[in-house]
Amino acid sequence: MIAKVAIELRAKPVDRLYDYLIPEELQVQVGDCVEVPFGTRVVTGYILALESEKQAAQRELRPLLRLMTDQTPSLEPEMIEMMRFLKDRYLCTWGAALQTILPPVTRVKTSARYVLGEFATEAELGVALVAYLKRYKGATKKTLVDQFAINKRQLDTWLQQNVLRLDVSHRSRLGKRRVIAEGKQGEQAFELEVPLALSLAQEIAYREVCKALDQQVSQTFVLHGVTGSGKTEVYLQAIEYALRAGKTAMMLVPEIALTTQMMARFQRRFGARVAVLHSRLTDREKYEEWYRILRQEADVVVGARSAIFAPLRKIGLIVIDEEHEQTYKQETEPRYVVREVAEWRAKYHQAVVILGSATPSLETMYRVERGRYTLLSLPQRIGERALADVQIVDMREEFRKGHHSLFSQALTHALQEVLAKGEQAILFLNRRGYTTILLCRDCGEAATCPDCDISLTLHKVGGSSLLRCHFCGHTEPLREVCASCGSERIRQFGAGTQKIEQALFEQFPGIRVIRMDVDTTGKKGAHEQMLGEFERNEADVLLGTQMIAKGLDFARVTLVGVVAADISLHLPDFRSAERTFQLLVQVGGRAGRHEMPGRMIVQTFSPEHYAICAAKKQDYDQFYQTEMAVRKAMQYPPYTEITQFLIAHASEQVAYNIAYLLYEELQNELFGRNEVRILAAVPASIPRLRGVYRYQVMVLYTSFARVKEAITRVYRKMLAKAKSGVVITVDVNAQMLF
DNA sequence: AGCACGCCGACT
DNA sequence: GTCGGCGTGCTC
Repeated sequence: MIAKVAIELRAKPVDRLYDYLIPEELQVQVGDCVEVPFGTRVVTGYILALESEKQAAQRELRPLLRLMTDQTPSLEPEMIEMMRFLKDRYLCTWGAALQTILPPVTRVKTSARYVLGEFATEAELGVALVAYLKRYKGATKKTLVDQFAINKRQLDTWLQQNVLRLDVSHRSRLGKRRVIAEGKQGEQAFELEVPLALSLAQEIAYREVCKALDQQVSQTFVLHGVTGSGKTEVYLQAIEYALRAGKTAMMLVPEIALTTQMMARFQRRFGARVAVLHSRLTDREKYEEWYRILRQEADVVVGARSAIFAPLRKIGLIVIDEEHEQTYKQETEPRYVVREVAEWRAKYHQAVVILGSATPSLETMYRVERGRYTLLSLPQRIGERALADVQIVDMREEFRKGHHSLFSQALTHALQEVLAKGEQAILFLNRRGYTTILLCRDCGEAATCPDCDISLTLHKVGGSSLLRCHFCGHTEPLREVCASCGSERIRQFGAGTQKIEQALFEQFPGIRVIRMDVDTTGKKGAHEQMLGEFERNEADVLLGTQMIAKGLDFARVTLVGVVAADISLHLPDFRSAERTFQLLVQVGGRAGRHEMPGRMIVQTFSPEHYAICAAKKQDYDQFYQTEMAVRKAMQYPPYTEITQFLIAHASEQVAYNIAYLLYEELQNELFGRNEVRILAAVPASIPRLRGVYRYQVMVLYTSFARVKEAITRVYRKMLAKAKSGVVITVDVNAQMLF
């Protein structure tokens, strides 16, 4: 027999399965982790299939070296199938698929060290080197070459003479003894709470899901519920129903920050059988939780995107909350869409998927329309509380009246009222930093990043002003004069959260503000701490970016202010209207969730835009109809799907040439197919990033199945053709096009 | 990705 | 002549 092995390397040139002979004394099975020779190296991988020898390649095969099953778990059949799915759908490497479905700690670390050989002498090696090798139990090749100035020929000679010996060792990152750990929790006690009474709408939704769970046929529901309508309670009771039937369940939230409160709620309901998984856990935490699930000590998983790969068995229900969020798309390889992986797993387990949202993505609602998904609605807030009253402020009008403040009169008055009553407000601005554009009034040059083609953002750090690139992190001091003409007349545009914070202090003396953005929540736990302070009424205003838009629930918040709705509206992406509408509904949902009624004030320069108008009325259906007409006219998603190729190289000419070649190849492959559109090679939305030029080619199609082979062939061909230094990536079902 | 091989310029 | 630079090619 021979073993087909997926190697634990992500590199594209080695992305294939390798065949190895199985030594007779080894008892191997599909899924086992093995150590194999690989060129001059030794690496680890997983057996994905076993084949009889006669099917094997013509070439001479090398035998695999040993089994690693004492150090790392074997892959279950579903995991192997899931890797194939990831590879097939998102065109990722085996290595990337492998790393995605396994927690990082199970990866086996290989280290090669040069140690003293049988014939080592101080005369030959020198006193210093012998001392070093003794003290540090060998040295890496890099150390020998760099620090001891030993050339490669000398190294080879010493190896041949057995003056030095190459010692290759492999161990999983937590050490052998820890790996197959026993449950260590004292299983702390949880005070369990009982399910809440359901409203009629909740009851109907719950029963529909239960019926599907009973039928054990994979099915997808869309739970369309306005903010505050009690979607979570439906999830909880449906999960409880699945657990009672002996199944397991998964609850996904769009952001890591939201796992904390969701986890608390789940533990109050289900106790210690809940596990949490997300990418910001430490390796040790990930490992503990992952094994708890694998050992079936936990049968409910709460987590962010990556939790979709939790090693649950017998899955009954997968819930994706706020399913419209872009965070459910992984933006590095493998570029998966969580909803698609969830549906794949649901099909595998004959399980049910619930996609919950107040503003379902157009893709999702279109599937409802086509009969692929079943719609469940929660049209009212719990306790019949009213949705926030929305007021749109036309900022052009404000300017005309001579009000140049960042806060309109309406927002100013509303804030004063909140302060007077001792209530709380949330201010939303999707832009961090102080100001985003520095423009010279004399020559018109803007301050841009030397390595990326984007404007630098002004940040105030301590007492000083810094210019920072939000893509690569490049930082430089703020200069008093224009870099290109020397003029001192520099104008700042585009207020960010820092500037809003300052304006609040200036206009509302004594105001207590908590600012939450990437710059203030860097430290672990900062998030929870700030939200805790706001909850305890230690601040009047919570000011922040995207991260405060969703999930938060504060009883005293009666006012939500959107400082500039136009930012997201004018991003160069066809989904910008959809994102704006979603964001406004989401942010508005933060106000008046309890006894006190809420209101929202939206400042904009485009009050007549349909996304803003629909948000004012909180009318999903109106927005859906209008936007779908636009999408249909343009043949954009959900009527089509987009796959984006990105070609990057230090030379703009090379990047363009390769991109053009790729475009031509696609044209050849897809010639005459009228359900496919190929968009010409153009600079990517960030044309230069960290000094590298980027070009993109996009393909729009109605059925991936019908273009998959062509796209895969072209991608492979271009990877093979492209010289070193050219980076080609592919993003199937791309979500972020700017 | 690594790692080895191989073909040219800068030195003891 | 030797050393070492990194372009090219391969890994079952």
